Amino acid sequence: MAHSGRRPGESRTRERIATSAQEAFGELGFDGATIRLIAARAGVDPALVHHYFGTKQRLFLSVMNLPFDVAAVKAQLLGPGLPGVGGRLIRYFLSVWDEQPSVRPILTGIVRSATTDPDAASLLRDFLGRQGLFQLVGAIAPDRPELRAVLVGSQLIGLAMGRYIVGIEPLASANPEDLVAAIGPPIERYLTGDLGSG
Amino acid sequence: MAHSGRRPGESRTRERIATSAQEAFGELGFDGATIRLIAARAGVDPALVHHYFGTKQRLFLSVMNLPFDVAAVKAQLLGPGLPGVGGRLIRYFLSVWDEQPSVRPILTGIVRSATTDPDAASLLRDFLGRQGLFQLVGAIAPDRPELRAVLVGSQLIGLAMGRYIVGIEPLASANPEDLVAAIGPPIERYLTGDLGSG
DNA sequence: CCGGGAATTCATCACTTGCAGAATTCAGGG
DNA sequence: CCCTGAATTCTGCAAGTGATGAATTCCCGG
Repeated sequence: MAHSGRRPGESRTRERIATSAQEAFGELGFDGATIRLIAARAGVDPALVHHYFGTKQRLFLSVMNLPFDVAAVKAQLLGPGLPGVGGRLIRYFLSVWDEQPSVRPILTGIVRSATTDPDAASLLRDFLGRQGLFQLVGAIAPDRPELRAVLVGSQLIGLAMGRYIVGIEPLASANPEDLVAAIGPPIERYLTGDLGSG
Repeated sequence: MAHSGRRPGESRTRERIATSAQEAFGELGFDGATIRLIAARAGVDPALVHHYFGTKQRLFLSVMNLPFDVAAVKAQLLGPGLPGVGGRLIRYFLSVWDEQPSVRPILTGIVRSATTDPDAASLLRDFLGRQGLFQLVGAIAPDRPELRAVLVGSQLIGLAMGRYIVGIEPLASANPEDLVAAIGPPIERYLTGDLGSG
């Protein structure tokens, strides 16, 4: 049989598997994305996926990590001062989803899988907790930063679910700046306002 | 073989399958809940599930409908007048999740499946759209009711995801009244406030 | 030029899944 | 008392799942 064995020339196979896995996890979630489908989209034998990444769980974790620079985001959001930080946070959040085609499958993959898979749920918790949002909020609000972080996080998750995952109109096709104007102030209240009374 | 054939006496088999399916869909989502597992928990042969409900999709749709009386909820929330309606909505929402053990698996089932299954996503859209939340909001806000409904819906979905599905602390174990105080005012702004500027 | 290690494919295993059909047993009406 | 129809179980199929192991082919350092 002439088709087996190593291929001549350089091969970006590992990376092609990685991006194929990102896209498949993003569209279908952890359970829906099969290793055979990932391999087929990468134009590769399924056994190669195991060869490079081991188990399916390890493939998911290897491929679903967000390249976020918390310090840079913090500077960008807090640079102009505290007022308006809610709107800037929403604008930044929307810009990541709308304009960064490389991170979007990662985000959708995590959210799509988090409702079912414990590992993905842990990733999502980390993103909103110590590793992510909490660092932002901690720099802004000294009073009850954990609660403020999860309040902001809940609104962000709901926005992502409605606009990008489930596709609820008119949220899915709303103008970004309209959303900034509508959701920014509540976010700012979560960040800097009084949480005790209306 | 002596174990086949009809059983004597009355049999609530269909209902036991239904509640078993609700619980399984609620814990595991549409894909995770297998027909064999649903049948096993109901103490019943898997073929009976097909006998009563046909395909798995039909079982899901038969069992995942919310018994919500929109008019009653509307009266309860708007009875005391418009002010404070945001807090009352959150309080009602939390009470359904926290205190109604029969509807909770339905809610978690819909949310857990909506990220992956188109039918479940459609159920969720209906719940926030014409069939559900929109009717509430339409009675309150004549100005841009669709946008207001999905804004409220996004915050409710995020709250459910964080508190009940993914389990993000301190949201998951927060005092309900603290959440009413924190999230009520933003909800009320979505319902009655000015959406154009901060 | 040759030999070890990496890349690639094939074949397959052990399971699980949704679903269908035949066979068996009970209930209730004529 | 029979007979139609409903309830229940068994068996099994066809497809798909993650994962493994052997075999083949190429690259590259000695």
